[in-house]
Amino acid sequence: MSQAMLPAEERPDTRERLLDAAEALFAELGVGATSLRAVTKSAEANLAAVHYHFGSKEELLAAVVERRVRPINEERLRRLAQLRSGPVGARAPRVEEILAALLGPMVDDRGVDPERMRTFARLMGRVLTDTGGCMHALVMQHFEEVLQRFTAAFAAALPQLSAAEIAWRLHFSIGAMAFTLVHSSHLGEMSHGLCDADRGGGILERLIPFLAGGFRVGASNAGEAS
Amino acid sequence: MSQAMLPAEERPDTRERLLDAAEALFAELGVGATSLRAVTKSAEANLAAVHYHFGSKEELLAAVVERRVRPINEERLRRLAQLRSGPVGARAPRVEEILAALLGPMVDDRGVDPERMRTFARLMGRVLTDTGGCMHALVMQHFEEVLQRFTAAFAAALPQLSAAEIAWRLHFSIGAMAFTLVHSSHLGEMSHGLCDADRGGGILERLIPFLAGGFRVGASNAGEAS
DNA sequence: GATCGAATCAAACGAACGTTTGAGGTGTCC
DNA sequence: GGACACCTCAAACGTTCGTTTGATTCGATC
Repeated sequence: MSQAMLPAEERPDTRERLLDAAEALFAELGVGATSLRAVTKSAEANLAAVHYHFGSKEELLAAVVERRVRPINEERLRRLAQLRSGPVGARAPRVEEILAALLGPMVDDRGVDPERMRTFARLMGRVLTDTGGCMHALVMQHFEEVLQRFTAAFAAALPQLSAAEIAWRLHFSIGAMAFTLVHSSHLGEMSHGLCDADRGGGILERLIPFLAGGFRVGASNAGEAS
Repeated sequence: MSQAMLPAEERPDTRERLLDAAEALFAELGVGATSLRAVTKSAEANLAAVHYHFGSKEELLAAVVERRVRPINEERLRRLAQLRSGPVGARAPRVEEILAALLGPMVDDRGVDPERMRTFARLMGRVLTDTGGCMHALVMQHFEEVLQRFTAAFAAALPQLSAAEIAWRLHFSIGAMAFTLVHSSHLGEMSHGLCDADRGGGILERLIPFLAGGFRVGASNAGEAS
């Protein structure tokens, strides 16, 4: 969308076009299966431009990830902080609200083309599940503060659960989210048309209640409904 | 284990050694990042042996996956069938029991070295999340009957849920499982020591109650405990 | 003991990859 | 108008990959 709003004959920098093309191709084919020649061809740039602007393929991937991960994590922390001081008052945030603050920014960041957002979500799912490269360490580094804050929030919302149980369930939640994002474009065929991320409420409207139900198991407020 | 039980000087066929080596390396580094030269060196076989026995790298991967997927899916269906005729009597299986039948065979197949089982579990998680190759289609082909049977079982156990809701939640469950399997060897460091798959109950003792709680959301027997 | 098929081996093939090079273009500042 | 960054470009570099080839070894069969 940001491209379409610009004056007609103006187009983004080579650097920006490389980031956009790499993001799309990495998400579609995977990082390892995407060659720099494919990226530069898609971006209508020279092959050497990647190394001029980024230094290497790995640093290009890091730039692609960082461009989106930083605002997402800031938005996560912002929404979590808002839960404490927001219109809900002084009561502890509900599990669903914490999950929405954690997972929401992955799919509905404002001001960014939704289609581009879904593309990046698939790339994130890919990066999260690819333990081979050094990408996992980079993402986890950015994710560390978020993980810590949300762990504390869940512990406050579910005081009956041990820290280990919280860590496990948070991990399960991220896994369900990442897996769903990676397959978001094949969900329909995989489920014979039953799952459609675009029809009648997105992924989160299905995922958050499910995860909240899992989190509440063994906690005294397990039966809490709404 | 099967290797250690054999007579001392006897060692598996070249074909079997290739499968074992490929399984370990594919799980550790990923399929794309593993070269056939690394596989044949680890298996103490000639580079050309892969193409002699399997035809190509992709067919080697298919053989690696099939060798384990087939027994696992058979075991899944066996356990599910046993739930209907087993000691539990004529009552409908509980959600936890269905989940155990679905996820259990991934981690505790009898007669196979547990360490090798965990290695394969990581490879399966990798294959399930890698939509690029044709591997995903092959696994899904094997998985189709299992998916259908278990969808029906969940629908019987949770008659209040729509077919779409069942499909979504089954997908979330597989995602949480796959993601956890891929990271099973890094769970400790990622959670600052809180998650340890080997200490005090494996993954399933944490995962199954969590997923069962999610499945019960919106069903009338949501409060069922124990 | 000659014959045949299965299996293994070293060596090379062509293609694709990430990366580097050095020349050339373009605008700005003095 | 020369000097200087900044950027782009075609071409090539060296490496690694999956794959193929043709010779060789080995054991069973007749």
